[in-house]
Amino acid sequence: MAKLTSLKSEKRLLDRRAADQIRAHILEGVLPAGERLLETQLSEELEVSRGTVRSALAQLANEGLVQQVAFTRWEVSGTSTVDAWEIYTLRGALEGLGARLAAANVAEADGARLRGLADDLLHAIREGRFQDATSIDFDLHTAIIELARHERLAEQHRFIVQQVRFHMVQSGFLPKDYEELIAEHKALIEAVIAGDADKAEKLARNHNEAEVKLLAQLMKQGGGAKRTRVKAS
Amino acid sequence: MAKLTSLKSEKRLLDRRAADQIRAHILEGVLPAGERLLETQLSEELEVSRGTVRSALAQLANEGLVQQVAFTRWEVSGTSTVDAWEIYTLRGALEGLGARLAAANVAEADGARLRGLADDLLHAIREGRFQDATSIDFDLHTAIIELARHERLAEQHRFIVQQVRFHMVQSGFLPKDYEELIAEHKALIEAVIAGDADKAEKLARNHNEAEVKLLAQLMKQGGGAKRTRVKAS
DNA sequence: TATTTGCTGATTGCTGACAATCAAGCAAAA
DNA sequence: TTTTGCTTGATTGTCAGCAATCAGCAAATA
Repeated sequence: MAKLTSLKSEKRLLDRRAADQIRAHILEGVLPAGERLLETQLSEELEVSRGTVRSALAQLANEGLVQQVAFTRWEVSGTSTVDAWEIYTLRGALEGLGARLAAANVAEADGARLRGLADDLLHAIREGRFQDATSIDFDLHTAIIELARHERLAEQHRFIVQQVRFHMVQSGFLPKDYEELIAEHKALIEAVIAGDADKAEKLARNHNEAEVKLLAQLMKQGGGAKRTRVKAS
Repeated sequence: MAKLTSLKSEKRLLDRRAADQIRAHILEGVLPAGERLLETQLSEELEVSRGTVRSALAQLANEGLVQQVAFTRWEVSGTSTVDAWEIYTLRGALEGLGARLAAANVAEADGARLRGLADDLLHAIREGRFQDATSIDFDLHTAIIELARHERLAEQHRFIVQQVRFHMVQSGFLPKDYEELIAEHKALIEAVIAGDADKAEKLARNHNEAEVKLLAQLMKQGGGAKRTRVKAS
């Protein structure tokens, strides 16, 4: 039997697809922080009912991209310095665990794949395709997480990576030292491939350390709690 | 003016309150794993419309307590050995980070509070009130997480603690060595109070290590992937 | 002028009804 | 005996409309 592609992707529920569209707009920066979202307007643009839009917005609220003021309004969330610090520290903990487990699971083929991605990253940077580089960077980290074979960790990681993207879009944040970035990735990958769990974990955690320290300093200075996300319950 | 208590608590949206009720039933074990949930039945029992129930179920699906088979059914999730392993490893990583940050933030009053909780735990165990002991155990860990002053970490932690409870209810899992438990808590608390971040992190992570190792062994033996949670997207 | 009060338009919260989809059972064909 | 196609009853997915609530403004009051 020829290999058929599942139709489930077509059949995704309407509210999920609505959420996808709105999410894409937010992560591309089309909808800036604080932008108000009207249920009726969205339902007209997406050609679905208000209830469906509502369900989509609830999902995005769970992802932290949107916040709800009961009976009053929906708006695109903003990320303060404090938020960024939270995101990067959490990322360190999650990727630390991921790298540790990945090192215990790694097989031949995995190593090739990781090294391939690192190569892609190198070329993208050398050729000045920084957009691509960022994307490959995320792919690389996600590939390591996949090796951990830990569904919940993978889900949390998707979540936190999305938050990182969100923050980068809003703040215009970009890595400052690409050479350092390459070297750190290289070291991390080799530690994973070598099966050195302790080293892999340590490298994964240190990977964000520079940003975390910078952000911690900014927090002390500016108190930067401008737009904190409120809990939606 | 006399001090009035906010009405906001009363004003929680209906779907949230519906979710609370269903969640409570699940976490008390009234609804066992695999139990089918009918939207119409729930809407009659809770005296709200089906749409509201739907929204509540969607929230619970996000929390992993319930899973959805599109166009077909909702059911209470089950937790396999693999799930338990995931939960405890994630918990270790999160509480490790929490303990580290808590040690950096701790103040006088906090130390007293922590020691008080540890005392309560001790008494509960000595007096055989194991139900209470479990509850205090969670409170203690949560108190440490709060000291980290990290909103996202706190939210993830709430989430993972709920998963732990969920798993305990379904598997009848209980701590085996209460003396050890007390000693570990004592050491962790004192490390936090002393501001020793490295030690606090290490102790927090080791706190689950026995369970993790046991579960990892069970995984190898039984392959126990009976009822894994499927991704709801 | 400053403050309070009541009104109004706009927006979200919730509901009941209709449409789409599915699992299960049965009968006919192979 | 197995497969296929159909029917049916039940259940979920989506929609449009009514109810509850809010922010803002204008009138009233001091």
